[in-house]
Amino acid sequence: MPPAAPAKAPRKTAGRPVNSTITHERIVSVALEQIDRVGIHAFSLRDVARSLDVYPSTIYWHAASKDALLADVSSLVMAGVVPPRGEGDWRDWMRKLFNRYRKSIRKHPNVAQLIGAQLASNASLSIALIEGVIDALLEAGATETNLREAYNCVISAMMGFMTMELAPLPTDDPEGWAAALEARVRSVDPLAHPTLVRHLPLLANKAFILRWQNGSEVPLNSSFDAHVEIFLAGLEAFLQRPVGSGA
Amino acid sequence: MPPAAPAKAPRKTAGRPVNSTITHERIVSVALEQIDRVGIHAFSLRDVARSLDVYPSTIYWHAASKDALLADVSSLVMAGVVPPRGEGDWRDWMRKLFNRYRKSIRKHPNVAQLIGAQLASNASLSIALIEGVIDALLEAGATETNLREAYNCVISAMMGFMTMELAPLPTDDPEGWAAALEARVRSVDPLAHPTLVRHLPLLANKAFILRWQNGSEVPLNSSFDAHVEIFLAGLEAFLQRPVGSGA
DNA sequence: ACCTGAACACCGTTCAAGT
DNA sequence: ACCTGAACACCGTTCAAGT
Repeated sequence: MPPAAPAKAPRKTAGRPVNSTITHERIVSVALEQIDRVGIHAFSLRDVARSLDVYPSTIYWHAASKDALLADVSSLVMAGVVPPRGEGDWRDWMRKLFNRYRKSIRKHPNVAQLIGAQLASNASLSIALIEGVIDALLEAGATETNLREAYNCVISAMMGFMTMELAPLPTDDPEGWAAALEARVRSVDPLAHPTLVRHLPLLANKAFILRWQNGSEVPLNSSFDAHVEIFLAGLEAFLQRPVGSGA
Repeated sequence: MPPAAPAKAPRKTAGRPVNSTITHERIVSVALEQIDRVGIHAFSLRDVARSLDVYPSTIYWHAASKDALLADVSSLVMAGVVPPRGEGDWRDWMRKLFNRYRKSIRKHPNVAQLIGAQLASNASLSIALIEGVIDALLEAGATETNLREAYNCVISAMMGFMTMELAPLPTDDPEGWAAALEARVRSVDPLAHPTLVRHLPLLANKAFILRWQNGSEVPLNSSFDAHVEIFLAGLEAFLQRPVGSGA
């Protein structure tokens, strides 16, 4: 039987539910809570079942598989990120899109890799996103010869940075690993790598590969802002460029 | 006992190895082969042990944990991606870096997410990468007020796109899922989403969210090239921009 | 030093059986 | 229709014991 069930146990025999609300939405919601707490790696269906005080097999009545459930979790987190067409030009709309994506994902940092791995392959509710990006790109002057490339770059720019910013650190022995990396970083030979050592104070724990805390503890706000501006400036140059290579 | 062991079984009693070559490197190499075949999701230490015809616990003499082993696998794949300082300006060096990273990772597509999730937090052999990027940025005119931001953008641009391009599709029922997505994509209402439908032929199976095969089957070459050019143009604009916001 | 062999505490998923 | 209860085929990791 499912362990724990500390006090209340309203019903423990098979049959249709009396007043239980084991809906699909509740399962997704509990799954998201678990992921927020323990991360994607340690997340398990059996924990979800325990939280709901049901058997693991119950989950399978409401969800097809673990992967399907995770897809629904990422859809839930993505809900509402796509800005309305509203006023403002395509630059404003894209800036808004990027910032809203960041805000949504920062509420559930552990879902970042899920989205990177699943939105890339899952259409769920994101038709609004696709159409919004296409419209913005057409407004920016995209043509048949560069629309696909520009579209792919927008999607990857939106998600790529944050996937990395929120990439999980080694879970086993967290502060031991942090101390080891910090020591190793601080003991780099100044003669062999002078520029690295000189700029270490600027980068330590605030730059990829050189950090021992991830983006949910040490956000990379200014870098994300730079990322957005770099992308928008580069995109405009790309779309205004003379014809030539397109395939 | 470990199953299979079809024909040869040179030694099956405990003790020091007679002539076995169960080195750390061989374990990492076999692990990479497994990942290439079955993907990160289905990869297991026990399979590696089976391939080497040893008990799972043997792995733990040569590696600290599964995560540590995976870190070594990604280091192996990353070996040799950092270009030498050589001739050419910082733009050439960075273009080379991006393209060599792409070439290396395309040989082992399933490792892409590993790198995205681990290089972001693991220093392994990548001091050459860090120093190379810093040097290139200084040559490009980066200063104390924007070096960190530019550095983070370079690293995320290098890995972000390919992490998405090679993101795994649902593994269970692959062609069933592909058919379902394709059908759903082709049945979008033209009245509700006119621009999407109009540009569908251009995007179908060649654009994020709208594809049913991932980057190892349908590469996004021209989009990656666009991504690199967009980033380089945007980066130059960012570095040449007047002082102002930097924190 | 390096491996066997067994055990521990988990997984996702399936399926008959209940009500 | 919706859940129990048990089972199947796995995992990563630990640890005593062998040589």
